Amino acid sequence: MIDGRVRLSDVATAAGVSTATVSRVLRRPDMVSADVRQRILQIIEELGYVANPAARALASARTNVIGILIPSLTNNVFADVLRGIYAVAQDSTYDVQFANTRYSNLEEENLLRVFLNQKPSGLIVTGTDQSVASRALLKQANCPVVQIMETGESPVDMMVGFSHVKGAYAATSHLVGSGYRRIAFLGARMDPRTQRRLLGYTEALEEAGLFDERLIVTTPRSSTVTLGCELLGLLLDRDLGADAVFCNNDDLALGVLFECQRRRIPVPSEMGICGFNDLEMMAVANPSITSVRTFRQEMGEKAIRMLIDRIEGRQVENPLLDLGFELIARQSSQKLRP
Amino acid sequence: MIDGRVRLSDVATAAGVSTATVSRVLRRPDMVSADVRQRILQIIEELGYVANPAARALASARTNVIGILIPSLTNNVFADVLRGIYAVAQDSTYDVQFANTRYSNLEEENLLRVFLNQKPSGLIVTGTDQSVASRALLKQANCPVVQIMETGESPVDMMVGFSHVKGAYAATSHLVGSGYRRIAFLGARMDPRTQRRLLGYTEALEEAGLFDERLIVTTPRSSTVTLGCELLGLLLDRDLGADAVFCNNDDLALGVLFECQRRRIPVPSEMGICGFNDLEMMAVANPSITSVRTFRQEMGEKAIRMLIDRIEGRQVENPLLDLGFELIARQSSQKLRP
DNA sequence: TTGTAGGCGTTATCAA
DNA sequence: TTGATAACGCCTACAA
Repeated sequence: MIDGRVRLSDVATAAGVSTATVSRVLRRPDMVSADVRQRILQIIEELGYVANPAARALASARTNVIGILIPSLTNNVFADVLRGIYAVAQDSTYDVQFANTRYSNLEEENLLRVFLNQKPSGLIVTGTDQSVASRALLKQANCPVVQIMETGESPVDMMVGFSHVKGAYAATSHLVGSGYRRIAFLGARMDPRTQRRLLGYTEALEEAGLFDERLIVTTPRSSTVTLGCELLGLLLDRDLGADAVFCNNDDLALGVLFECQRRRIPVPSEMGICGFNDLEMMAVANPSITSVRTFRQEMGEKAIRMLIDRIEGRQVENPLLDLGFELIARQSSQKLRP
Repeated sequence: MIDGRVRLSDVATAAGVSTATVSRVLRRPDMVSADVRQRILQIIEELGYVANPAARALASARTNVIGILIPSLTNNVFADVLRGIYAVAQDSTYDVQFANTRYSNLEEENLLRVFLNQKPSGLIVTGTDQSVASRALLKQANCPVVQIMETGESPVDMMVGFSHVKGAYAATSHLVGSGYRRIAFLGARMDPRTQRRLLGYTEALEEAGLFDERLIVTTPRSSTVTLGCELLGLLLDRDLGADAVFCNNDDLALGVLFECQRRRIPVPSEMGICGFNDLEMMAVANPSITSVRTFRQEMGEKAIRMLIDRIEGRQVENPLLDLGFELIARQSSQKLRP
């Protein structure tokens, strides 16, 4: 024991066994007789022994780290996913470690190299639009990988998400079905998933013969409630007779609602609103706001569960999981009296 | 070189020098002659050598990890702090690693042990209410420590935050000054900082001779917009003639606004509202919502800057930093016509 | 300025 | 079931 740090060998000495036995108690308890195991566990407790992860990693040539690559920390959506991941990880033996790609494929690639160098037990990455090099790195990584947030063809390994195209299509179709005719699209930070939502919107309106590209208002800025107000302003300035907006996400939708109130535009009669993700506040806004519910926390939970199952050699029932979505129709899209 | 992994010794061999020299090039470049250094760097590049962090940590008995302990991942407030931390860390040589104490002193203690075992370069912990054992661990830790979120006496080491008591006092006094007389307190998840806000509220009202403890509505549940609606309902059920609410945070405040609208209670004339933190959406709500602005991202930035300065042996100008707050008066608290 | 060599704490292979 | 004893890859006195 050096400067308060208890080592494996200290435990061994105290227990009168070899370090190998103590190590086994920790890693393959079944290989140690019950009484010895008992005694050692007790001593570990008493001494407050905690394994040195560096030594462990060096000796075993692997870590119990599960690396997570997400594009943003501040986005509500990823916060929820992380919550799901953490909820599961906290009761496991794995350490979750995450890094922020800031929506950059290049940063993702670099971070991937850093992670891979630690020989992680598993990896979770966001989306399906990795760079060619990143995909190659992921394929080579001799650990399981889960791509989250989307569904799609040619997965690197496993996948859990939903179709943004279909979600947006459903939302837009709902607005059409509610009687709106001049349906705009408001989009912030046009990442791949936002692009796909725009695609779903476009498909739905073209099918309905209502598409007008001038009704699309986007910005590279990241989405906020304030931005929702501004984008609605831009849309109205175009004077195209918009009577509904499908928003990229709920922050924008809330901003649109506030701005409509400020401009005394009645919602939903003169302006329909639909968001995306169904954040908690959508249900209690006044009027309540229609949105496409997504299962973000569940996505995180599933992703890490799949990973752990695979790491531990269990069969993963469905390695390409589509969690779907659910359109939650509320007051903000009821043009016609119910 | 084993299975594609390039080791330090491979670089040394290729360069015709000892491993010590290569190691020096990486850690103390100034100790190596320019030409040798040049050559080694080139070879490192060619071979794609990346140091094994586990081996490095084991040999040097320290890591470049900065550990962060926060009580919640989902809370907006901490998300902002993390953003600040990340913004600085990303351009440094330090790896940020964080863990979630879930508002439990016991979990904090355990996580602290885990972190300390990795011999981190520095530590950031939340608040000033650590358990006795945790404080002892932090004192012993031979790395710098920053406590964030609050100011207070008897810091473990460094500190950056603000006074929740004063913030709440200012908010409540503002409501008093605006002409409200029956000012309620709505509080969710009564963590230490929330408790202190309640204290500030109480002080302000007692000074004004307006304190009535029946106007305090709290819940252990964590705060959401929906909860704001519910708590207002509970308050109104008590039928105490409340004419304003000071909310624990902005989520609650927004919920209160929505609920007032739903019940056709005019804000601010019949009901004043003040939140805490000044989230972005407060400014664009309709009516806009008064709040106490706090400097969350800045807090994260300062905290990690202080840490890095100390780690690298630089002088920290002000190790006990009070970032203050700012009362942002908006429409929701203007009882009297301006 | 460079090299030698011991050690960091754990795991894992072989024997016993 | 348990124990010796090499690795694991890098760092860092100490020496040259």
